[in-house]
Amino acid sequence: MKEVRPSSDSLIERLAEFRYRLRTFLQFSEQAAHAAGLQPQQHQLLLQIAGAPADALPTIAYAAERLGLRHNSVVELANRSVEEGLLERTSDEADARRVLLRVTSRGARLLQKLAADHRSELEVMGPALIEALTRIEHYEPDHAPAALPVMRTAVRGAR
Amino acid sequence: MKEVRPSSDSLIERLAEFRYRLRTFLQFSEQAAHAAGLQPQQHQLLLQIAGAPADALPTIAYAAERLGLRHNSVVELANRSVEEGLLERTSDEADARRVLLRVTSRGARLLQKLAADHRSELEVMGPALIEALTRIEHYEPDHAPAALPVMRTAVRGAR
DNA sequence: GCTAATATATCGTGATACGATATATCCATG
DNA sequence: CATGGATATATCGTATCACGATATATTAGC
Repeated sequence: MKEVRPSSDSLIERLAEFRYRLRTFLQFSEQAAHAAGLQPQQHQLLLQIAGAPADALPTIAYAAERLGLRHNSVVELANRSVEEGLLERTSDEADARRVLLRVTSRGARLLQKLAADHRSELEVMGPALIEALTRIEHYEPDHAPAALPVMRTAVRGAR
Repeated sequence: MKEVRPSSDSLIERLAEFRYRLRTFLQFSEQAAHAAGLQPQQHQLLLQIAGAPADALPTIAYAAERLGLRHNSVVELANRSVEEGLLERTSDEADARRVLLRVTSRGARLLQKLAADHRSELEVMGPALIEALTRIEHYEPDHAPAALPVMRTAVRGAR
């Protein structure tokens, strides 16, 4: 009579596995960016600018928030991207402090290709990612080696 | 008669949203590491060492593969971590070239706390992450803004 | 109009991952 | 059981890039 014993790996093991999967994806992404002739950060900047929802202004500050960077870092990143013809600066007419970023057609072409590649890659790795994540959420602090009567009730330690 | 039109945002928008969610999680993680007195990379190193499955040797090379870093980067990362009493080096008796890494009890304590924090955080952000990911997988290239003759055939550029 | 707040830009610095290279150990083959 | 090649880790100099601190420009509040 086999107990449920939801597999004997620890929470830390599961977290490690999840991070490994994440990193694998991120590395795919960086490599794809490089293959397209972009720095990974440039790719991300283009993505967030081109992928900004209609109700958001594609400003430096917006990109910074989306990329988790400080404003000045985005300024520099945008500089490099403009120099390489991936991005354009326009000043906002409504508020001249703002700089609106726009992806050039060259940038858009590269981005489009990268998007397709990412989509198909995520179709492949997505499930494993989700499973790793789900296994974290399903973790129950069970793991006393073998003998302990499985006397568990609820999800201790959930928030 | 409403068409299925699986919501009108573009693939790029969805990818942008997914990356934003990912980054949000990663930033939570970095911040949590810092709050525990660790560099995020150290946290990741400890996690992969402590979270190595039983059948894997926790060597420099193993950590490098799991972290997506080069060997030498891990050597340096391990150095710093050893200096701070988070990690120990042991040489493998079976193969003296190898260095086995072990998390100290101090490291383990910090890691344990971080693991709990990550778990509860993932319980919160996990669903949104999964949804963003699923929306990428569900994307159907529908989005010709009305007029353009959609003359696309296959998933050009897929792997 | 003047002060505070917001948005972007500039500049110097530091951390860290990397390539190239070196050293140590193991292994295969004769 | 010596030797060449492969594997594992270590060292060192370098470059990138995000950052803090600071500056400048524009807008907003009163």
